[in-house]
Amino acid sequence: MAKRKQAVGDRISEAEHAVMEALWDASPLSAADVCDRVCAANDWSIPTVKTLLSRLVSKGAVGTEPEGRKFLYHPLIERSDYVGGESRRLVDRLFGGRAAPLFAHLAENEALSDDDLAEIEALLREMRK
Amino acid sequence: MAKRKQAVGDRISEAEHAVMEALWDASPLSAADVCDRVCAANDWSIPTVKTLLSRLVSKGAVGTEPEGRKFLYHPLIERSDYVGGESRRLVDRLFGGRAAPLFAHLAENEALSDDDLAEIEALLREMRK
DNA sequence: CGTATTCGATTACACCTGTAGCCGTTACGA
DNA sequence: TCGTAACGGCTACAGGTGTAATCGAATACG
Repeated sequence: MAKRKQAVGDRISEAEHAVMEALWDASPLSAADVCDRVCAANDWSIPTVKTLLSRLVSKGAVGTEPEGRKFLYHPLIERSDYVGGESRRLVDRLFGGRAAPLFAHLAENEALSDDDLAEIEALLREMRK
Repeated sequence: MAKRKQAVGDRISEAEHAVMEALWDASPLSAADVCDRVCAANDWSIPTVKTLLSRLVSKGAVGTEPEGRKFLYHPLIERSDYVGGESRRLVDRLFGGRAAPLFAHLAENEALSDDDLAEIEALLREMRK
């Protein structure tokens, strides 16, 4: 059985996503740890991070464990699930669910590096088999 | 710190995007025309569409021309610009700006049809030249 | 033992978004 | 000509989001 996915309507916002990234990168972390990792980049203060963490907890995206008297936070959803969901949403909304036009767009705008191209070719060859 | 004035470059929300799609599909259109094209699908009423159109106008994404007593609305931004911008935002946010991981994700989740694969291969061949 | 500190929890608040109602003007049909 | 339907413009309002201050309990330090 697949693990519980996010409920519809409990979308993770962009600011919350930055916090998730920190937790995916390393977990469990305390609120202060998370702040160390994201506050500077986003110009946030600690209360902001705490709010975002609370919201993520109430959305079921992050879980807590007590460590002494504080909490440690850890992700409850997989990054790949989130990323996959967001990607599919974009492809559905902008490209009628087809990935090829997205690819074409990235290609047209030179958003594809040589490395990207090589990697994609490798993936294609892989899938071919 | 004062709030910034709305200018070209404000983000288009999801609901607004649906309206933009109608205008990209055919323009100029009256508010009623737009409603004909999007109200049923989104379960909106005409006032909703009018609000969305106004917001798009104030965001500089849609322009108006008087047609008799009404207005006709037409897009001021190109669909490809919007789509490209959104795509790049996603790739930046989720994949560190690299398209290959996005591609890998779509591939892993079987979000790529055979047609997609064939098309992407063709594009790659094209770019190789 | 009492006080400063440290957390999480609660509260705040303005802006954005989705969704829609009401109002004043006006063109058109009776 | 007069009422009325149609339109655009303004208003509304709840829920989400970004951003943060404050409160109260637990703790560590002196």
